[in-house]
Amino acid sequence: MALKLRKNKAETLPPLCAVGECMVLLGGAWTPNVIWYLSGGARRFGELKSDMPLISAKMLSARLKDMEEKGVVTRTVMPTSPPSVEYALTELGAELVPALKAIVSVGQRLKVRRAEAA
Amino acid sequence: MALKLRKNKAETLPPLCAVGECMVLLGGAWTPNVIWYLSGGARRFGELKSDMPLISAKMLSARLKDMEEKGVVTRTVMPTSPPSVEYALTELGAELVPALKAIVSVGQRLKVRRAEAA
DNA sequence: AAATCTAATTACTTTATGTTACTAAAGAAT
DNA sequence: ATTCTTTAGTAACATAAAGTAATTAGATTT
Repeated sequence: MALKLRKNKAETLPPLCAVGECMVLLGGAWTPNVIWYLSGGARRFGELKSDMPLISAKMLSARLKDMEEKGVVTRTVMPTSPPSVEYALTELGAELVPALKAIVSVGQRLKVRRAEAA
Repeated sequence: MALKLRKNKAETLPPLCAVGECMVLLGGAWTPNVIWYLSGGARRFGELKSDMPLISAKMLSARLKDMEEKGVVTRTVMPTSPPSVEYALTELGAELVPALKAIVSVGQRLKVRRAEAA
């Protein structure tokens, strides 16, 4: 067998790829946006809906339910009428915010870059 | 019309939500992983495939094509036989790495946390 | 000549996401 | 008393993305 000049494992990278660990919580359509808007404090269903005009009620509902199951957000029904429901980040959810901030800051640079290119 | 005690816009958050700008490039199944493995230097199709044992050839191929179209990676056919194809991050692709690092570091903390909980 | 290697592609299935319309319950308006 | 409005959804349906398995093609190797 000939010598392989090229490494066949990415040994210079951190031992385990933990991307997946985080992407499970961050993945799924609209999830980053929901976390983003909740990072400013608790918000109600309808408020989140108007923060993201393009999301459908179904998707927002599905995403919030997922996130609740994963322990990223809490859901609190307020005793108003009609009843309103408040969502907030859990401690776990809050841990995702720094990663999201990094994503946003790259996003902003990309935006600037595109504006300059035009 | 009654006074609204609750802000109906998330005004305390940064003016524009740039998450989407970045998620377009980072979104899609396996994309973060591909960027991660390319962040250590150029790699061939088969190498990426074995870096990510669970990805199918079809998905890897599709994702790399997407990423090439979006200007995140370059594709170079090497004049070997059988021909091998080398992929590398572009400058734009490299800009995504810091965000990814933030994601990985959160991922690692989540992993540790789970290990402690068990 | 048959098997192997690399980098795919094709056909098909399953899961995820998106659209539109509708519901339930309470209070306010007519 | 009946209709309208608001909040937080759900149900039925349509499309897009992702996953599986088998196949391709050219150049070695056996």
